[in-house]
Amino acid sequence: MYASPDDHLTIGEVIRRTGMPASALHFYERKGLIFSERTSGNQRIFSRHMLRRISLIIVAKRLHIPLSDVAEVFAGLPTDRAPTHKDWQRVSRRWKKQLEERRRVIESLERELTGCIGCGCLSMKACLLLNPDDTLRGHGPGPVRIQQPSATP
Amino acid sequence: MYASPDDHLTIGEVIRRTGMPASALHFYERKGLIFSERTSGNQRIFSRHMLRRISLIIVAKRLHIPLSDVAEVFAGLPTDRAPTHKDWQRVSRRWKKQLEERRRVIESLERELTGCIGCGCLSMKACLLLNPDDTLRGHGPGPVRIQQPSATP
DNA sequence: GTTTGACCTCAACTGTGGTTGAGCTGGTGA
DNA sequence: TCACCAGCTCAACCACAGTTGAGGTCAAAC
Repeated sequence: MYASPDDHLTIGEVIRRTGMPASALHFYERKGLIFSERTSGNQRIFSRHMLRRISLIIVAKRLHIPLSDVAEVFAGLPTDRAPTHKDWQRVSRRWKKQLEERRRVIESLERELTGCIGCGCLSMKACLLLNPDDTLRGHGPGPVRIQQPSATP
Repeated sequence: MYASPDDHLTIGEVIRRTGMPASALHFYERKGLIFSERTSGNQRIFSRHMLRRISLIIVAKRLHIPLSDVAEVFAGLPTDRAPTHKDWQRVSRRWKKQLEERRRVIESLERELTGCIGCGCLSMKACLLLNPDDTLRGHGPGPVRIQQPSATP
């Protein structure tokens, strides 16, 4: 096995330390999220600080942050050394904002749904749950309203 | 054009009333979520109450409820008539519970992330954000801890 | 009778986040 | 020197929720 110096790791060591399967590491490398040098025999050698990037990917996965966003974040991070504590704070605050935003969307959907449980009209014209942006309202005449089973609107 | 009676709609009419593209309606039919009869010329004829099912699909989409869950819900719904108000209440309460559950998950992630913003260790062994189920802890000896940039552990 | 628009099927493709397997090479211990 | 694990590339495949396009048919209007 390649005897890697202290700050250079084989892919096997990275797998053992991060729990990421090789297929995922290959995938992230193809996507440009992580980098490696190669030995004379074409085997990957990762800098130790690459573990930090992989940790950030793992966190992003848990938060359901898409890799495209991770790539954006990584674009503002140094490639030649580990991100600092300040870098991490910037990233984590960004992701926290996204969590907050997602929570707000869910809360507002919960409110809408609560309002609609008692109603149940599901009218294409009037129901905010079906037509949140009012896109159909005023789209010309015609029977766009879905009728109640027993009542005429 | 096929002159459909009051409670039978061509796919074009369904598209105009629901805003769903034909490709999606075809897709939902293939998945068994909606049904249609056919004219002698093999063109689809939808019962008017099928609009209700489509409305439910639209709501589910907004709530990010997967179609597999919609299929489960539809399995408990009558196919020969529109779902009743009671049916709708059952469904909407079910989906509201799922929203609540998602919100709780996000809230707990928010708490974790808030705790980790100040920390930033991202240690594979100690960080709950990276290792929520303690899966790596006690996995034998060896340097599993990701080191801080300046300090030795 | 012809043109036009609505509709049909089927196969292939999109993006996201990877996994799986085949077939090959690298590096090391006995 | 041989076995054997580690690692390599490349292509194909998974789920999900549809979309797109080709090539053909149906129905209505002129």
